[in-house]
Amino acid sequence: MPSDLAFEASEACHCLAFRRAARRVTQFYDDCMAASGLRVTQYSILSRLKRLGPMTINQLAAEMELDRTTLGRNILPLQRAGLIAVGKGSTDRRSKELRVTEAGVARLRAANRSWTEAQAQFEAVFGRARTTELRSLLREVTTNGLRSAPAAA
Amino acid sequence: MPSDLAFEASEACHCLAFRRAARRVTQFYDDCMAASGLRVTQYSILSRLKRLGPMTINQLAAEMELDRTTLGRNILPLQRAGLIAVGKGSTDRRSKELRVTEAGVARLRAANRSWTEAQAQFEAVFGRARTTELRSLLREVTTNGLRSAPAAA
DNA sequence: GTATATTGCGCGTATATGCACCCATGTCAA
DNA sequence: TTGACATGGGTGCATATACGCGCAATATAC
Repeated sequence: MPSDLAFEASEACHCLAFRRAARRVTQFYDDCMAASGLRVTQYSILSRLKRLGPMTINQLAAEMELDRTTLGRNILPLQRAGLIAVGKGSTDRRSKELRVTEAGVARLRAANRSWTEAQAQFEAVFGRARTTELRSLLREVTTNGLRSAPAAA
Repeated sequence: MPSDLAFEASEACHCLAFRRAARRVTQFYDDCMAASGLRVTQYSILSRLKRLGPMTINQLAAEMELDRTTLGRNILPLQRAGLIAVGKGSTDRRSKELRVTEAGVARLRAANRSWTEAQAQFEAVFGRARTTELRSLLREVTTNGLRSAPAAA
């Protein structure tokens, strides 16, 4: 069918579909959270660090399934803003211990409201059932293999 | 249920789920396409420009649902590599016409093989049915409103 | 036909992302 | 002990992403 061909030609790439969706959703969440002074990415870092307690960059990066160096750079704005404190590791002198400051906790409390609203609005627009289904699929994508082919012919 | 609470606490954010999935899938595609010398993002630009024919930055950006300035910067590596040529617009002297060069076409031909393989592998791992379902949901996410709240209380 | 509004793009800034490489520290074996 | 290796982290580089600002060219109003 020609319509399928048109789809093939212009929208086939699954990766692009993911990236486009991520862009859109990120913009939506960031818009909703703008007043709180935290982007959704920063909120996620702060939130998780608060929940899991002080830990090193490597640990947090693994936890978030993020590249170590990416996280290292993402914490800089938070550190500058005084929301995260970086101290020396207790046992290993190389490591740095990340900790949410009191200001960080306060900011998190404020941002939490915006985030909850964004999250709720997303579910309202998208529907509870579909959201659940979507999350299930997204989870599988990040869980399932997807190893790159070993230089096939 | 406690397990749901744990999920709530650590993985609730839909936006994060999107971003994580996009990261993973991008890495997979980029790995698969590394030999071709094109990232999946660049491939998408080149591919679409080739298919739609020469056009301005604004047009292509709208087509790709990408910010104008983002696309403007994304084409720089392609331009440096001689895969895209930037000429003056015929009617409007402000506009710039983007065009895929012969080298670009050649590169695209090579990259197409890697991309097809990555795409096929994704579908193999994820399953045809689930892939279709996933794409349907992703499409809705980018299509459906998701307007940011007008500064609610 | 000029004043005004619109539009096409670039640039500065800031963040997000990840690879390759480097240094300092820690560990463990010979 | 010392030398090989492992590990925590930073830096340089390159790209991806988008907002605000400004400039030049076009279109529109009067």
